[in-house]
Parts: sequence; structure tokens; C-alpha cells
Amino acid sequence: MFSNSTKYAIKAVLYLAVHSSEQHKIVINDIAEPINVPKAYLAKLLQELSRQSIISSTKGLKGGFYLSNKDRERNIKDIIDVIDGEDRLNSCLLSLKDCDSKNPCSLHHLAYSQKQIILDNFKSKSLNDLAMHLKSGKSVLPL
Amino acid sequence: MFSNSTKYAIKAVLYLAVHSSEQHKIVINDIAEPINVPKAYLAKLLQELSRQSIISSTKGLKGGFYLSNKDRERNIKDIIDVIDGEDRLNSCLLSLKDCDSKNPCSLHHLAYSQKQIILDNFKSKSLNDLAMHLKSGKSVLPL
DNA sequence: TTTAAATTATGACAAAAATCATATTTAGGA
DNA sequence: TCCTAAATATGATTTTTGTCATAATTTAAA
Ligand code: FES
Ligand code: FES
Repeated sequence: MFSNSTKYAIKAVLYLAVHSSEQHKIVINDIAEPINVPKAYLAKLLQELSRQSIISSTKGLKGGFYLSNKDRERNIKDIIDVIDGEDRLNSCLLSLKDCDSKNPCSLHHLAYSQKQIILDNFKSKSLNDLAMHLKSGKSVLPL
Repeated sequence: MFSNSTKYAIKAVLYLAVHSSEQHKIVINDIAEPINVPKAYLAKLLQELSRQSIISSTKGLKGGFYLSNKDRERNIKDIIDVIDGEDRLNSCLLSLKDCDSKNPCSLHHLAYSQKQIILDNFKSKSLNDLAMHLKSGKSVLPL
């Protein structure tokens, strides 16, 4: 469903949502290790997310990555769009130019409406919501 | 969602479902061209599908690829499993070892039940069903 | 039984995704 | 001001995926 890159990015951002704050920035090593993602690769991904202002960062001593309060309003789809591109989730299952109920491919009616619901879910929950869910123990962040 | 390989494979099998029969086998060129897939690559994919007895083929003069009546009972998930592997559809969105409501990742409750419905849909319609749908003009096979 | 037309098997090559390495820039603290 | 710890920029390398080419095998028909 997602590329590894996006999975890595989501895990890292959720980790930041739970553990970081403006006052408590986290260094790349301390993100990569607990979520079990190759450090140098994750660095690249987080740099991209930072450039696209999905997450925040400061260089130098006492620097690191973190989520600002603004960042916490974002949702999962924002992350996917930055790393995998918007097409990943929007495009037709069989790569028709556009996925459209007027001109549906053979798989359209088997998946479209569910896919829309998933998309809506991805958009409707903020990172903050997901962090709270995690903190309350109702979900876990895989290794 | 799917790899290109799987998309190619699905398109080709659906093409065969609509246009081929035991009496009317179709040569790789005449499949690859209408569905707009690189011929040599498609050949490889169809050979794999044939090995896994998802589709049928005969060599030599008057040979080609086709779907037997048995083949037509298959479904989309069978194709995906052969080309992309079963994990593609079954695995957790964040690559937890196993996707399980007892130990859900942060995205589980946003997507799991819809994903199951899609999966069920992929399993419940036979290639024959999809071919009929196509023939009746209710769906199209993208370029 | 020979020939032509097809799949099958094999592998070389190219492009994209993932991984690793390192030099540069920035910011805080001594 | 200078040193150190951090992100950032850049790019090399590896692995996976997708693509292309071709020789070997099989089958039907002449
Ligand atoms: S047209 Fe293919 S999924 Fe909608
Ligand atoms: S546990 Fe991740 S999707 Fe189910």
C-alpha cells in the first residue's frame, strides 16, 4: 500500500508526535533507533519533511527534530503526499488516467468507495489525535 | 497500491477473460498491444501466471495464451498473490509483523475494516464475473 | 519429416527505490 | 570568539523492479 519510505516517515512523525515538543527536540539517532529504521535514510526523509514544513527542526547544539503545535494539526495524508506523492492514493488501481465513476476500470466498483473512506479517515485525524490514541495505549507504534 | 507488474498482469488476464477461449488462443503480441504493456515484459509475467496455473497456454503453431473454464473461476486476489506475493495485501500498513486488532498500529482503525471489504470483493468476483461486467460496458479496460 | 510460429528459459541492461557515507552549514555554550 | 553537536546537502552504492533481447523448446500444418 505504501512505500517503505512513507512507512518510515509515518512512524518517525508519530514518534515525534508522542515524544517531542518545542522544548524537547530529538536527535536523529534517538528517533531512528526506537522505531528501527536505518538512520541515514531516515535523516534524508526527515529533511524532506522539514523542508515541506510537515515537521520542525533546528540545527546545531541542542537542536533536533520536533513537532510544533501547528505541525500537530497535520494528518497522515499530508505525510504520504510529501513522500510518495499525491498520486499514490488518488490514482486508479489499474492506472487509468483518472479514477472516475463515469468511466470506471474493472476494479473500480470493488474498491473505490472503501478507498475513499480510508482517505477520509487519513485526513480527519490529526497527528495530535493519533498521538493521544497511542499514549492511551489503544494503539502501538511497531518496532 | 499495486506494483506495475500486478497491474499489467491484471489487465492482461482480464483481456484474456474477455477475448480468449480454448478455441481462440491469443499470441503475446496481440495481448500486449491493445492493453499497452511492454511486450517482452508481459511475456515474462504471463509465463509466470501460466506456471502458477492462473492462465493457460500452448506453445507452437496455433498456440497462445487463453483462459480455460477452470481459469475463469479465479479471482483478482489470485493474480495479485502470484505476482506481488500475499503480503502485499495482507500486511499491516506500518509493517507490524502481523496486522491484528489485538495489537493494532496507529493506522489500523483508520483502514482495517475497509481493507477487509476490498479484499473480500477481490475474492468474491470471478474473472468471469468481471469479464461479463466489461462486456456489458459497465466498466472499461484502461489503455 | 521439415518448417514456421508460438511459448519458455535465461540473462543482460536500465531505472527507480532504498541505503550508506561524508562534507558543509548552523546554532548554542564555554 | 571558538568549539562542538546537530541538521542539511550531496552524492555514491546497493537492491529491487521493470525492460529488452535471444536462444531453446514445442506444436501444428504442409
Ligand atoms: S477507475 Fe480504476 S479504480 Fe477507479
Ligand atoms: S496493525 Fe497495522 S494495519 Fe493492522
